Amino acid sequence: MFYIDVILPIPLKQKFTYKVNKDEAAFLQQGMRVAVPFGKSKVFTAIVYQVHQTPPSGYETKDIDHILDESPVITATQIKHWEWMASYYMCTLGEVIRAALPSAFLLESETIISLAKTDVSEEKLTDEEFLIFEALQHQPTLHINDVRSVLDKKNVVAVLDKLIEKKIVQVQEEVYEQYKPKLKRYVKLASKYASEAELKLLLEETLSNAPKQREVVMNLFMLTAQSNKPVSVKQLQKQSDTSLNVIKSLIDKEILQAYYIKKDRVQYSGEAASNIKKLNKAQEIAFSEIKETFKTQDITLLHGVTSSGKTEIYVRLISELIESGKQVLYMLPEIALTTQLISRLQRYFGAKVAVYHSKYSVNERVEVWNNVLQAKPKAQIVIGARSSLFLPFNNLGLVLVDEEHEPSFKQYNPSPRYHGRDAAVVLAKLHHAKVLMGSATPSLESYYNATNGKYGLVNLKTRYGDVLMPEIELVDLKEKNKKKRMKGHFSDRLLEEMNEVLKLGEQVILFQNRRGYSPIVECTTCGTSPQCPNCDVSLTYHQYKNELRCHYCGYHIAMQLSCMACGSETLDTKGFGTQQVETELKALFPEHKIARMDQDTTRKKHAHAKLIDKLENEEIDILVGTQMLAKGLDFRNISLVGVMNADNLLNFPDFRAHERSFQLLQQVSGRAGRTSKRGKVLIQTYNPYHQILQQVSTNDYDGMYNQQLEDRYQYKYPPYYRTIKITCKDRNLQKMLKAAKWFGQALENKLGPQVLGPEQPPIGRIRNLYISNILIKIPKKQSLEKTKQYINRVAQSFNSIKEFSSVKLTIDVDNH
DNA sequence: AGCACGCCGACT
DNA sequence: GTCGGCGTGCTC
Repeated sequence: MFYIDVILPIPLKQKFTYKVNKDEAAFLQQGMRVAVPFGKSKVFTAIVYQVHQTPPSGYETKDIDHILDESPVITATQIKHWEWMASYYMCTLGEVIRAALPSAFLLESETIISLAKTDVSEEKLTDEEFLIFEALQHQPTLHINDVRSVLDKKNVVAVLDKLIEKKIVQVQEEVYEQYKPKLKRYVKLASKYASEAELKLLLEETLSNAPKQREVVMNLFMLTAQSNKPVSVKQLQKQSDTSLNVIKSLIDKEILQAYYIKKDRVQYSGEAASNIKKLNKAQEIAFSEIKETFKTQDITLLHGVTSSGKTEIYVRLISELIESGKQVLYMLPEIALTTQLISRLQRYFGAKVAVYHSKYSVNERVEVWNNVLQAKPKAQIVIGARSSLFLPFNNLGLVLVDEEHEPSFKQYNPSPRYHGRDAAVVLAKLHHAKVLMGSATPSLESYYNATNGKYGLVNLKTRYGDVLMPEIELVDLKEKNKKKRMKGHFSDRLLEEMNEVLKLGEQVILFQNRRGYSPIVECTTCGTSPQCPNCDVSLTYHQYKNELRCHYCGYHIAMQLSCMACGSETLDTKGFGTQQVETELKALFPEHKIARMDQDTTRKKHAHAKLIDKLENEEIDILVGTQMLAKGLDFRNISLVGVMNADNLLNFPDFRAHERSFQLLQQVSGRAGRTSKRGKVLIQTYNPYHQILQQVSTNDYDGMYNQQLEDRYQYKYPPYYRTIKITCKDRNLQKMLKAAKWFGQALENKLGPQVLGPEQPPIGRIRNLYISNILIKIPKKQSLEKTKQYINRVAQSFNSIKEFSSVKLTIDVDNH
């Protein structure tokens, strides 16, 4: 007897064992996909973990449904990496697999409904049954979802069961291959016309009365002779300047023969056009230092100020590495993954560059996956967001983690809650590859590792083209308010500088870290503001749709005209966002072109790129935006950056708020002064003496680093301590509180004062679930492994308490 | 996670 | 009296 253990893409710890026959056992290998029956009626895609001959005890094994792959789609290294991830981030392998595989690889069965008999007396059917019956008259099969839309309700199982019972319909579970290769149609002359004589006969006799068709055949002949490459239908049509019908009739007459070739959806047609730029002196030094550190270290941090030309250094490294035939992963946060950067790399490396991120369609992702798996040259360099570290590399030589400090490298939901940078380090280790992290404002952890010799450290302090660092000025809003020097949210200083810059025809960026028009609406009579019914937050006002919206659950209602509590019409808006800044700007600078960049205006696929193009073409004078502005935009003509209000950054309730503020303000400032002229940055704030702002204004990374490090030590945060956050959620507040208290107490029994909370977060309820958090701070010298084991034990007993069974538990390791 | 089974309130 | 709500338990 032969068995396979498989991993299912569901959050269950254990593997599942299925029976296979001898041939299947000989054929199957780890990393292949199989379709297996699971539960009462479903068919799932599972990953083969191992083939063995040990019969499991305690249950009957099922047979597999069928095998989906001819060779493994997952490598052994990937399995190792994913097992590390599941264990480190305290989740199941199934969850990792769900995150890792392109969804087209994970097919699930669908229930297909078809008619079992046609002679049905309609009177015997209920209305709903009749609707389904009728729908099946028009089409042979229905999906469960079709039935849902036919009946316009969610729960359709009962109705279907009735119909099955009456033997009117039958159901069937089917698994579909979701990946469809894109096929391109080509034509060639049918083989019987291969000889010259036959061809002559064809042209002069058969087609003598069909000049158009004759012309097409001649053109095909010409095209084939010219390039000796396959001729596509489209190409032939274009060349002959005729309709598709003419070609079709030739195919029908079997004079031409159509055939198909698989075609990659994602491809770059151009050649590598540009030579790699020569590095300047500072870059050259940094480059050789990096190579030097790589002799003794596996990981190096490149601390290069904004626009110091880090990308050129990466390009040099990549070009050296790919010579050796190895693969490169260039990982960066999604917001930094711009078309500009991609086309820049493609100019250097041509078709060797593959892109992988969540905006790609499932089919495109499967193609990149397969190209990487087969180590094809066209996927030798992969550029992507954090999920690209799941790709099936087999010969990885270098991982670049750009903008290493970016919080978006960390995935919060769903599980696995991994950090892209940290997981990339482990990936590189498995491949014996080198890692280069880059940032203008490294995260404290990485800088700490670099200064303590765990990573190599290379500095790049001068900007490309010897552009000076911008001059940063802090504007005291308190004083400006007192002296009545404000126009809306603009201080006189900011307006002065803006006017000057605009007069010179240069551009301005304004940064406001909050989207929407005006976060909340408040009644000035009774003080209440409209709340989200599902979450403990006030609704925010969105001008463009004139509605109130909840950012957490998506709930929205039309803007209210009168207060819902007291009925008076004295509604006022509080706080301000990008939309309001934009509106004020339009009044202040009516003759200038103003645009806004935030989640609302960049939702469409190419909206972001269009805005950047417009800015580059100087079709925009003033751009207002959220932190989206801070990322790798190569603006040439911007001489002024304004930060509307730095305080809401600083006052964020998170131990990282100060570090983040510094990073963000530095990055935003970095947008200024790329021309020969020194750029200017104005930061409006109510606390101009805040140390972080002082450090930003003097460009004092080391000062910020040392000070923050001290705070981290004081308050027991990373890099000195590791943190694990445990969250309890439930619809019922009392139950949730009780559960959280139980969990906290159980942890405290062993871990003592390392356990903080449970504590309800500022937003205590989201999507009707009440929330409490427990934070565990683990000293570096304490075994992380053992602590996690203990947490797992507590979680296990927690789950066996019936009363708490509805409480949702999430564990977030390194929750930052 | 799904999904089925099973037990209590609001409707034909 | 049924429909359908979601608590509970199981999946090789």
